[in-house]
Amino acid sequence: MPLPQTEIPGRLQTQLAERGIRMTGPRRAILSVIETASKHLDASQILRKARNVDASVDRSTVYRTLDLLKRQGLIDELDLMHLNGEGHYYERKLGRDHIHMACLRCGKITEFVSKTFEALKKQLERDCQFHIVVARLEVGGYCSACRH
Amino acid sequence: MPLPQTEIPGRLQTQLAERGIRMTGPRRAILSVIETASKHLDASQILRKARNVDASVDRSTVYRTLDLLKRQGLIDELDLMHLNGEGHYYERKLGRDHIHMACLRCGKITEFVSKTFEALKKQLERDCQFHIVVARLEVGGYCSACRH
DNA sequence: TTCGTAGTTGCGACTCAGTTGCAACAAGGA
DNA sequence: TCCTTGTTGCAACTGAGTCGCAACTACGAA
Ligand SMILES: [Mn+2]
Ligand SMILES: [Mn+2]
Ligand SMILES: [Zn+2]
Ligand SMILES: [Zn+2]
Repeated sequence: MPLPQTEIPGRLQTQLAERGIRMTGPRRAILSVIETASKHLDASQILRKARNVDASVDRSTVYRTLDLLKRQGLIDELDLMHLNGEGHYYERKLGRDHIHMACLRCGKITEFVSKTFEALKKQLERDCQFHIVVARLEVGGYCSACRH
Repeated sequence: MPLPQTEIPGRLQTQLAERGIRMTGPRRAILSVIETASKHLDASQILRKARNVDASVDRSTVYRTLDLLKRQGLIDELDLMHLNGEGHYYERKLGRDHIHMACLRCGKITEFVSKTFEALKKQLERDCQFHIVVARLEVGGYCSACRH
């Protein structure tokens, strides 16, 4: 259920370098925050943490870097059922996709990797002639501790 | 692929009445817009159309009614990959869930009903002890006309 | 039918997420 | 070292959604 978190820190920087994308101080700070995050972060949390590394980082730079990483397919954007405001959450995109379940009572986020989900994506690509770039399955409901 | 749109107009009103929820002019206007929509609408589109029925309808009433319908489980909220701004889209919730695919090039939205999706939800409920209230699978990629 | 109450409304002001134009700056190849 | 082009901070902006409030109204009780 928890993500396989066995990547070498600094990998995101490498992936951008391989694509000929410039590296800068603020960018490095933001990437390191995303890379070492232990949970899903929103833009303002990323800003706050990035400022601990490079105090000059601006809000707009965070959004511009998130856009870059989305375009490069290196991060995923999530709603997490908008349990807490209208913002979005971000996480490193690793090998296999996973499903997010958000408990509407306690707010707990559960992640789940499923073979059936992979099969479903294959079915979509085949039956709908659709080339999938990103697939987001987000579920709202009640976790085992909160179900009634 | 297209939604089964064979509901009697006025059904949403009936469903709210059954739950002892008050009916008003503005509310009726908004419900009729949602009920007769042929595509996914955002809040400002719903407002514009509702004003054709009842010119006094306010933006805040649209949001309050959308919240009501979400809480009652009568509509679903979608991102549609935020292809066009940061807003959300709404649609009537009918019997079976469906998947939304958004083409990142032409913007076309394709809907798809899948037995595998139903199986996946059952698997989640069983394996994660999670009681699902709402499940949203949104996919971004390239449709058959745009794939390269 | 009238009445009372609790739910609903429009309004306007507000918050918050995200964007943009711009001038200064700096990465990194030549 | 220089040049080009991409990146940055800043400040002002947009657009989505929220909220407090006073006026209003749906609808059940009397
Ligand atoms: Mn995750
Ligand atoms: Mn969203
Ligand atoms: Zn819970
Ligand atoms: Zn297309």
